[in-house]
Amino acid sequence: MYTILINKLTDLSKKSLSDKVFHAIREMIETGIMPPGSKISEPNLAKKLDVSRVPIRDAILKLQSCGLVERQMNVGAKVITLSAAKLIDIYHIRERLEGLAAKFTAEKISDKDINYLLLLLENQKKPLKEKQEYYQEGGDLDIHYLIVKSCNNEQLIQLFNDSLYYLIRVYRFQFGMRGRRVNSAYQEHKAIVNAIANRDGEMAEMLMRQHIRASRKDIEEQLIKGVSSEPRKII
Amino acid sequence: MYTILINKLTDLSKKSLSDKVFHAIREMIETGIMPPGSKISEPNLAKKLDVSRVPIRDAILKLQSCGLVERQMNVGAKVITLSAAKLIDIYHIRERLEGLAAKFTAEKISDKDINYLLLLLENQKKPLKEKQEYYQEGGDLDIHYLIVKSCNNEQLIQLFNDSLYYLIRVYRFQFGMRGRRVNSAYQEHKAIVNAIANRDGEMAEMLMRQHIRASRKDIEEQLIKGVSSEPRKII
DNA sequence: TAGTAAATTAATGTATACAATTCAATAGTA
DNA sequence: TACTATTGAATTGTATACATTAATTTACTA
Repeated sequence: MYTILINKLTDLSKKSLSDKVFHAIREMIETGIMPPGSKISEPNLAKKLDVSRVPIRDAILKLQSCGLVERQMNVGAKVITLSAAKLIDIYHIRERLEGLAAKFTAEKISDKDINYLLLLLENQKKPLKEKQEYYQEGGDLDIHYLIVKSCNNEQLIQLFNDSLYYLIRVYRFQFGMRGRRVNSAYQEHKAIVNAIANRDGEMAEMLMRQHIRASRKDIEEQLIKGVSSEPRKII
Repeated sequence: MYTILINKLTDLSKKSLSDKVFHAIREMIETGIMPPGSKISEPNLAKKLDVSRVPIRDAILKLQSCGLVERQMNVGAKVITLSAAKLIDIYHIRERLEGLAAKFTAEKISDKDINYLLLLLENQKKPLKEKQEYYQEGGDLDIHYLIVKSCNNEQLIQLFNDSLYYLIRVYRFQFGMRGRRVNSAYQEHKAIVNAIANRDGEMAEMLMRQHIRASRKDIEEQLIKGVSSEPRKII
């Protein structure tokens, strides 16, 4: 069994209502059903999801710690607003943290997990060539997520999962950045995975940082051109 | 008014019970009154603090997102256990994130905040010479905290505050690392602040990374010698 | 006596009810 | 008319009560 995937299996266990509500809201935010800035009313949601306010509150608290909602004392919670500036800020953070993750992964990854990463890349080659599409699916299909998850630094994994990953997904979905840099992104991923396969930590970190920096600069260029400086509308 | 300090003043506003309970527990964990691994019983605490279970639960959820407690479904929460490995992991993360913060701060800091940083250093000089003590007090007296807080990258500030800062404080207190490297740490802080004052982002990042790396290596050395590989006992 | 199973206890998860605060709308006054 | 003050509705913060799960203890059997 790929150690990379073990978590996925183990947390199929029963989840609390709070957890289910959390993921329900999270997905509504990610897909734009709950648009940025919109208020999250506890009694409202409680009625809609047919649960009491308690699990709703628990979920909102967790969403806050994930950076997806903002809360104000005695006022309530609302979905965060997205902005190009915040996105750029996040990319700077990602450059450092995922660079570190790539380094650790390269230094400590098992043979089996190397094979899994190579396999994932191979599987992504076909849709890329045929449809010029290179959208990273969520969870374990996302190569960035996989590299972080296998870095063996529990603190870093937790930090990424709890404070960045879902936020990144929201931007990815709402800013609709698929389609750009598909070929170069794939090549860069390939180079990173190769460095990891060679267990070259320094190189993996450097390549990951380059990769994320290139993405950021691409976005910054788009912003200057005035393209998609606002999140795209979801119907 | 120093923009660095504005937050401190603004959040003198009323806090919710949940918030007060959060800080009460946080401090008990930090000081060792609630030792690592100990269970946090909701009804127990509710009685001791004379509030209902609801604010206790809220606080525990926040403590979890701060990385100070671990929760298990239908079982409850307990204080995290500390380990040298985790501490080293955190230092790797800090090296990257605080390096980034130093860079941003250098690039964007105001003249007034530069003066405040210089003043802080000056004030720390006396106790250092007289008592050979260089313990960073909490909050705005901590130079690392200040540099992060003034970096102008809201995402980074939030990440640091919500997911790292309190955890760092726990280790700092419980591992009792004061006294070591006092002179070199002070000199390194001085160099970092100078780079910031010169608005040299690259240099500030490099120096901050060097500084944190040096701390980590010092700890690793101590660990090899078998010194303080376990958290010190608090009576 | 050792080991397993049932039952009891106590904790967490969830629901409901009340209190305090915010926001908006309305009324009153300059 | 414009501005302030007051009142009311609705939401969040907190408390209490119930349901469900986990852990421990006790009892029973091999």
